[in-house]
Amino acid sequence: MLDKKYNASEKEEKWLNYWKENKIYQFKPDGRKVYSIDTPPPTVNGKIHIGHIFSYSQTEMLARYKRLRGYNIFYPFGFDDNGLPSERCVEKEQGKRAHEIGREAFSKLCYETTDRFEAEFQELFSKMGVSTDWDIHYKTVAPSTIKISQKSFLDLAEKGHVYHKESPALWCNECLTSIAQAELETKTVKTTFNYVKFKTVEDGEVFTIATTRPELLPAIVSVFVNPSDEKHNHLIGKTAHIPVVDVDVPIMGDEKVDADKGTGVVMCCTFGDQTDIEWWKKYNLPLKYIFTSDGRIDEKVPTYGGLKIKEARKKVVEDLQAGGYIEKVEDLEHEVQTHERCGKEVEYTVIKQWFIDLMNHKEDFLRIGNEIKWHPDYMHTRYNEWVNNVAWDWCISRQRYFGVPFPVWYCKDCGEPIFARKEDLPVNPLVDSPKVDQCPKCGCKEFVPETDIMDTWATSSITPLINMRYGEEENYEDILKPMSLRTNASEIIRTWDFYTIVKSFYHFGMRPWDNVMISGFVMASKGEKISKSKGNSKHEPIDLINQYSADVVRYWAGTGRLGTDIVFSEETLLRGKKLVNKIWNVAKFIEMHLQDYEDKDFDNYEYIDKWILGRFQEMEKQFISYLDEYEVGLALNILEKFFWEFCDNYIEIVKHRLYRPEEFGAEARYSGQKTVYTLLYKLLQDFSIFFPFITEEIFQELYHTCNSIHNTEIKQLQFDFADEVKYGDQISEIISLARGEKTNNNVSLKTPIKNLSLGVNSGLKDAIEKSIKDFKATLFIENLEMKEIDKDFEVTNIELNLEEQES
RNA sequence: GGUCGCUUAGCUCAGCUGGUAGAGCAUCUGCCUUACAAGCAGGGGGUCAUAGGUUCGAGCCCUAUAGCGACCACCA
Repeated sequence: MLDKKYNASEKEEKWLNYWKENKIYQFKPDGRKVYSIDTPPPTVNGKIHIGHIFSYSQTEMLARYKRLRGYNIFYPFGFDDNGLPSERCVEKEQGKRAHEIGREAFSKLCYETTDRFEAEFQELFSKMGVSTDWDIHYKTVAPSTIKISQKSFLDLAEKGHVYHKESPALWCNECLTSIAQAELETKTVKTTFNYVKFKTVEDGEVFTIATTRPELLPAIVSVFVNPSDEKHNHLIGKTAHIPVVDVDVPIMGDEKVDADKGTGVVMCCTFGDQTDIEWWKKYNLPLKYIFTSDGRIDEKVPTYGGLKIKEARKKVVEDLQAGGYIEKVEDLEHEVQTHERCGKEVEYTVIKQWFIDLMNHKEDFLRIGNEIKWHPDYMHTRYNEWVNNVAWDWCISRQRYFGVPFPVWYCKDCGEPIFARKEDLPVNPLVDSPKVDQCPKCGCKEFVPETDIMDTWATSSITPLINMRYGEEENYEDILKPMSLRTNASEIIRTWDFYTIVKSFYHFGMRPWDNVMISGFVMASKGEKISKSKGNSKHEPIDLINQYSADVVRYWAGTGRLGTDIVFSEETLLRGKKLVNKIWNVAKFIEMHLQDYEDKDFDNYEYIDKWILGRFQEMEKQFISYLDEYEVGLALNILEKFFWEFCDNYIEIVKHRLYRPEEFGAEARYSGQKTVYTLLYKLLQDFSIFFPFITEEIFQELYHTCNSIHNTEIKQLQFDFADEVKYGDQISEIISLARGEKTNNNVSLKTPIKNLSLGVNSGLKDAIEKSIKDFKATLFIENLEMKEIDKDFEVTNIELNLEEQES
């Protein structure tokens, strides 16, 4: 028998252990259709907050839905413990920078830290009832992953999509590494706009350039104006003299200059910004790179060499002031690009780095995007926007320690890269040697290892390959090409989704998945996103689970609409708590009336039973179509709505028949038993997507048709009860009106109705006659009169028996 | 500045292919009804952001405006 009260924490622990011991969520290929899910591996550099819980729960609910539809679910979990996020986490904990700790010791610390977090994460996600198969989980720093990641690199190199080139790249002076366009974050900072006076060499004409970066004066290689700018175009072809640093550069014309911005005259440095790089390439300008990798001015620069960038900025302005070259200084608030991992302003640099070609295949990436179904579909537009706006090839080199090494050495003499052989992977070039005797190009026998590691995204973009064990002897390549579903929040469409598509296209020429499901964010309050860096998550998931149970927290997570942000709401949790409680109570009630029940074929249902069966059938149809559209929240919404109606309306009618067979007849009682038996089972199945724990408890106690409710299959009812649904709804409305009459008289619902006179249409009259016993019992009707009318119905007279109530 | 989304009851949100506004919470009034008082029954509360347009009919479609949010761009 079910307990009087449901003890969530005790039961949830019990079923977690049961699922684990019995491998309920294990993936084994068995000929059934596979539904595979590519889940975002969380970066293991801090605490899981309710934002994670929100978006992971929605995916997990979909996995449960597909499992109930008979799919064989491939649902692995991953941890992204690779690269810079982990490094920064360790640096923060240790209070030291990586280079101070040393490469090897630092890597060890990284492994320890990520192991610790992983264990924590796994426990929390398990507690939430996430139905992944932990046996196929992966981590991005495991040797097996490194192997696949390196294999991916070599394959792309073979196919000619990878190149090694000295090239301008975004550089972070804080992290001492190059970074990708996608890792930038825009920040508003206060700075000054300095109006600097320049002179032409030819005729001494004075013109002004406004700059926020005067420290770049020594790096100026030319000055640009717009050819159609009548105020300045006469300068084109002349030579500009740069004050303070005392250098002459040409003045040139280019359409990209905005005549209305600043003074309409621009200095071009190598490299202040992206336009500088474009001009540098376009006009073949000389390279005057003046920054060191750690954010100082190069020693070779006279006067300012050795200064930090910001010190130099100050000094240059002082010198300009002293020389009378400053026309004016304005305060300015503008946006700068910063590195999202550390928040420091980024610079450009020129070093030899590995790149993956993006610019030559944008059309292909757009085409692949069209082959994928995006949920909600407007997220597809965001993807397209991003692809169209990509301006750079993808730099995957990182001058860091903790991550996947490039399987590459270089010839000591000619610099020719020597790639590892695929069969030797994984390799660490710092430890291993290349399996060649000499450089194929120059014959030199000495090699230097590549010390860079790969960008985190270079590895996380191959989660489908990791899942399918790409290139391994035992693999799932044929069942995971493509995978069924990728899920993530909208912020990483431009990184994770995009790069995964890039890699999948280069490796296999096809889409990585059939569907992408994008969840929204959790907002701390209206207009404020919860994030780890802001630390504004007031509620720890574990506390919420302890307080409300995992089922209830899942309810909150399940109410959100796809792609839409939700605000954390304690009220929603409370609502979920009530719902779970109600499920328990109604199950108890039903159990009570099934003590003598035996399930057998039966089709002589009472009218009201047909009504509720028909109603359920309609609801479930809609429920399924929502889930087929990945709208978990909408599905839950209509299921919940039906459930309360089932309890408040149907159960209130059928209970009389269940309690009193002597009055209603044994068969009528059986009809009710069969109905509640059937519907509770189906309700439990549908609810199990959201509440895996309590539904399992009830299923095991009452049904136990197999080892777990999560291994049952949803089979839709096939009744033809359209009339019963129509007139049953009308009966339900009449009951509601009569109850209202009692309430308005401040009497109990048990109060008998001495006389009820109804006007009803002929169909409804027929329906009430067929369900007359239920109808009268529910409302405690002593005398009923019905008259046929043209309208659906009206209550013409209702007379309560108020004396009866006193006895 | 660009792209996308949002704007519906005091609060949090739902509203499918256009057909007389919905839920929960809060509030008010009753009811201890052989599962549930963490319950049940009922009431009050909305010119669906604004302005136009299409239509017999618009919360829903179109256009414009405003506010909010996300992402991107601008960095001289």
